[in-house]
Amino acid sequence: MHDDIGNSTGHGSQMSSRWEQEAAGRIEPRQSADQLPVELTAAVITVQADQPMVLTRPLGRGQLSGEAALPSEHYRPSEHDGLEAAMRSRVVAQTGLTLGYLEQLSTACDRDAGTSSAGASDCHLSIGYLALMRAEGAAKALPWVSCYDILPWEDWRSGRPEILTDVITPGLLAWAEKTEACASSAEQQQLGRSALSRPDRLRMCFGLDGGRWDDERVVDRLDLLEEAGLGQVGVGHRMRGDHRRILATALARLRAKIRNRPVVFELLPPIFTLFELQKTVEAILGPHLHKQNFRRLVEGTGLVEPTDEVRTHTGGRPAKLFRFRREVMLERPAPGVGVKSGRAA
Amino acid sequence: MHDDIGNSTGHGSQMSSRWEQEAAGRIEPRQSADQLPVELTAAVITVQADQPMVLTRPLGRGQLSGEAALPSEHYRPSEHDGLEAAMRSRVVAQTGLTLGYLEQLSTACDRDAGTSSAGASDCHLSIGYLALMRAEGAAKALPWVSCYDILPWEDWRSGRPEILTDVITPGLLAWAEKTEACASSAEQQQLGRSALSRPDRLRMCFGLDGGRWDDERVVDRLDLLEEAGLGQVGVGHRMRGDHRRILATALARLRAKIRNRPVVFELLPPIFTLFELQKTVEAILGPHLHKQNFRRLVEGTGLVEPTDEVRTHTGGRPAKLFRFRREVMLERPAPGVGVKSGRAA
DNA sequence: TCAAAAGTGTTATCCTTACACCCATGT
DNA sequence: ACATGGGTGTAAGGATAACACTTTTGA
Repeated sequence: MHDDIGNSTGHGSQMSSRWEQEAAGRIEPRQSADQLPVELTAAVITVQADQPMVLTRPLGRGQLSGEAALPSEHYRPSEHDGLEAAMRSRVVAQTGLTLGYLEQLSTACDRDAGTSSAGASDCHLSIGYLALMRAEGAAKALPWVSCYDILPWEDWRSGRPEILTDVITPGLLAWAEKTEACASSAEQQQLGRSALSRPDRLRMCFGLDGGRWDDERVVDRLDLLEEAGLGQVGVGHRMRGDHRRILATALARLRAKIRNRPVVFELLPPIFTLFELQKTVEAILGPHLHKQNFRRLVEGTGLVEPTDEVRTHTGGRPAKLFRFRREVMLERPAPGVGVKSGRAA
Repeated sequence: MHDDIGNSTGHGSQMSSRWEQEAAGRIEPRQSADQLPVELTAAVITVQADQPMVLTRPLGRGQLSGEAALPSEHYRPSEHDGLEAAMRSRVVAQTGLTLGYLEQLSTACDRDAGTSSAGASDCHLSIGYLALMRAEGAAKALPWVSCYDILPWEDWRSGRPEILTDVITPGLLAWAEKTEACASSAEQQQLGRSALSRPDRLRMCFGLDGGRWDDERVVDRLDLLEEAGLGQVGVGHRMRGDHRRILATALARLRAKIRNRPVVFELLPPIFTLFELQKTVEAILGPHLHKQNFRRLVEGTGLVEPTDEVRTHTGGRPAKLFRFRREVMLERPAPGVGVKSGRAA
């Protein structure tokens, strides 16, 4: 149908490139030097005692104890039946527990800043995953670390984090004054527009100067901090390679997802009180919907249904226990905790 | 900090696995047979004459003309500076035009159902991309194909597509009656719940039996059709490998994205009428917001601003021309065409 | 003159937000 | 008694959806 369009117009010069010759079956794709090792890395997240926790890799005896890492492994197609299956079996191997939700994040080509295992290749493919696990199953003995130890400026549950006011904001302002424009963040390239000025980027990412703090810009903020040389301020755990960025991506995706898919319930026991549900949502998102409106919202949308049971020792009046109402997924297009984003910064 | 947790508890048996030994630096990761060729595939989308079009690969002279393909290429780290750069230069090579928006979709490990180029390896990594391009620049001579030629049941602009009523629904109903349960869709595994019954899956994906048609479940629908053996009904173009699924993923992502990021403007000329904007949105989403409310919505949110210019020959009264108001991105957390999803099926 | 699209205005309804207030339990 | 969380009600405000109607062009 389109057989002869390729070389019929003025684009002929650009189009007689290698791939077109491949398409025409004239050359075999070179594969020898063009194969890459693939590394799967997971941010396994749970909520324990109202804290969002991420599973780290237990440090080997020969390693520096200052640098944490997410569980990761080389993907071997011969051993595994697909990427997801490999990821699952890998987490099972570490925790002895099964995984609920598993979602792929993004893939990057990492030039090896190889600390250990300085192999032959200088480049590998890194695929990040977000995984969710219930606290009940998540053995306490595993090396869980609070997500907000690694990304402390993301925790707004007790109001604006001090580290933002005390360290980050001044640092960023100083950086913004140094040079204007010429930036190159991911979103800028994506939207193909002229570069944003540094102050504008601060406004967009950190809500400075009257802007709003957007929950979901976790990655943008991390990137901007790294660019400004503030990557390591107030961070309890250094992380290996791009693992910190994978965690940021995971948190961003989780925050987005919790709003329109019922993924919170992957973090909760099958039976819970509405307050527990709220605390779990807040652990992920921050203190948005502080009021009892949360209850109406969540009951009104048919996301949960009451059980006959009651929990005592709540600190107050006994609470009705609820369960996730699976049927919503058949009823509504985007069933999730419909909480708005964007708060004053 | 966590140095000795790994082998301190009851999980010791599971945890003395290969990866832990790697972590401890005892074994080098094997790389020889565990490297994979990487293929980048893009769904380059534009809107021409109110039709969403996807760029295909011009067919080589030696190839079957019945099977279309998306532009794709082997990634060679030695030649390219990162995945995105490779993707961009690849599209530039075919079209001679630059690309606006580029976003990574998902990565899969494809067992080679190798039609051509039966190489040595039996498995490769496939990374999909969504790219957007303005119609003005998109040379007409290139082999654009309507997205709805490939996924015809997704086009609801003239009401419920006939193919749904005539072919797909009866086919699916017959399939649903054959066997119950035992399904294994992606979302099911993700949410870790018991399998949905076939009728429930039909209800969720295709809005049968009183359910709603969810715009964004493009991939679920394609998967379900394939599973039901209806993958090829009414399809104008067969596509190679997983390219059809990549297009479905791209359309799903674009539909989601258009609602909360100003990506529509990547498909429009810098200056446009509100009607053109609406037609473009409808080309992607379907006929949701049919009324003049669309104007209020889009003006009210500050997404566009009027220019002094006017377009005549619109078929009616001359229309004011608008431009995208870049500043919204600094003002609002999720600036996009805030159109609700979910219509009666 | 008519069709087609641009543009203005109004109203009903729903959803969110905020506030106020009572209930039941453990300490 | 009182602090803490559970639970109910209602009223104000904004956003959306639906409708009706006028204006301006090209054919």
